[in-house]
Amino acid sequence: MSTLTSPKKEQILTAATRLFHERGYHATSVRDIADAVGIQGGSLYAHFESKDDVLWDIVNLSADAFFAALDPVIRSNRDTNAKLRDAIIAHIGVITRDLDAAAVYTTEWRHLATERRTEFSARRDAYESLFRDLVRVGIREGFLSPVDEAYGTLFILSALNYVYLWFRPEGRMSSEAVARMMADFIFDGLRRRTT
Amino acid sequence: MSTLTSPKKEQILTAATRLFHERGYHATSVRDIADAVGIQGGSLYAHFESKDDVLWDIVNLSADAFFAALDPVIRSNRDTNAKLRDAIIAHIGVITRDLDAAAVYTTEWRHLATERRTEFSARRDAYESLFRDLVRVGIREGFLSPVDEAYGTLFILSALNYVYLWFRPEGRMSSEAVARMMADFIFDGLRRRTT
DNA sequence: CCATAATACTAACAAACGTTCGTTAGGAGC
DNA sequence: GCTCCTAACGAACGTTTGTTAGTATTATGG
Repeated sequence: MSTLTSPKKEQILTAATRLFHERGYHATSVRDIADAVGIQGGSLYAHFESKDDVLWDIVNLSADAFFAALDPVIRSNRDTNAKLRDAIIAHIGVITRDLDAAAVYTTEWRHLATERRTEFSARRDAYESLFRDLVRVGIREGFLSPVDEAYGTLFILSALNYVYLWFRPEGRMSSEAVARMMADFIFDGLRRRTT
Repeated sequence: MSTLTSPKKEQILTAATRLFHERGYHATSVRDIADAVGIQGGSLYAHFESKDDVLWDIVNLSADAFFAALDPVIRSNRDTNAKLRDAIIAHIGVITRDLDAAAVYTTEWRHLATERRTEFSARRDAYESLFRDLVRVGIREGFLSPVDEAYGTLFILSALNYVYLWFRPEGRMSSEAVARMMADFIFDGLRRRTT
């Protein structure tokens, strides 16, 4: 086994990701997904044990991408200021690289079966707390205002997470430009400063 | 007819709003809603013509609340600086007053029937453009940085709209305190300033 | 006190749902 | 040439879905 997923399985995941984003999990039938890859509804069960498994794979692959992007940033030797900015850039990068996956990761995970929803929720919390650690250290080092670290982190992630709603790869702004803009908004706010 | 909605109709809307928030529109059946108010599934159709009508009423009542809260702010004679801050406070107020409704307004409107989804989308755009007008004038008057007004507005509304995810009425922060905090985040950012 | 709505019930509908079934076609490996 | 495996098929399963019909019950107003 040289690949983690067979080509057909990946096709199914890609199609399901798009459909779950467009219509939502419960408004997408197994037959819809199968149609999109040119097979019958029942044939999907040669690759997945259940519809829930498809969603589970999608959101976890997406979570993997977020962790993988953040990890080198946290391990780096840069100062907290730069780390937090890099973390924002990395996070936006994951979102813009696959908008469908980001949307499903952000909104559709709630429709996982109960046990998995709990488990996934913990993964999201773990990711959030990596960001919160950066905020905490940033405050302690005096780089950030002494805000409530939890609410400050939620503010950052709220602003970032919903970039998938309006970002368009063919638009006039690159992923990097968006990331820089968001970082500036978050660190400096919208108020004009008379320097 | 002295009231816009009969008491039972309001009970149904309240229950449906909570269930649509908790489980999502498609994961909530008509029988679920009926159970929550103590009637049979079919009896719901004495009050609504369809399930879609229930969602339609919920999101439009919520939209009404957002417009009603923003209107006096825009009509006031205060300067743009104060207006934008008041708009943020008003917006947060609507969200915290009914978290379920805010959640359905923000996420479940996508499951409206096609025609209504388009119509509702226009209402959301209209609301957003009222905010954008404030941002534009704020920039022109020199109160705000010369950012892209569209992205600046999306930044504000992203940060505000998802307060429903973590705000708890019984928590340690009041709606007003949250609104002040968010306004400070948005205007001044998280970076520490050495005054 | 009766006419007339409004509201509720029960039962049923057709359609769609996720899933399972037995079967089959086509390679791969011995 | 035979077996095994995978992936697909088409049909069916039992359940749930939104909705409707016919009927009963409850309130209301003249």
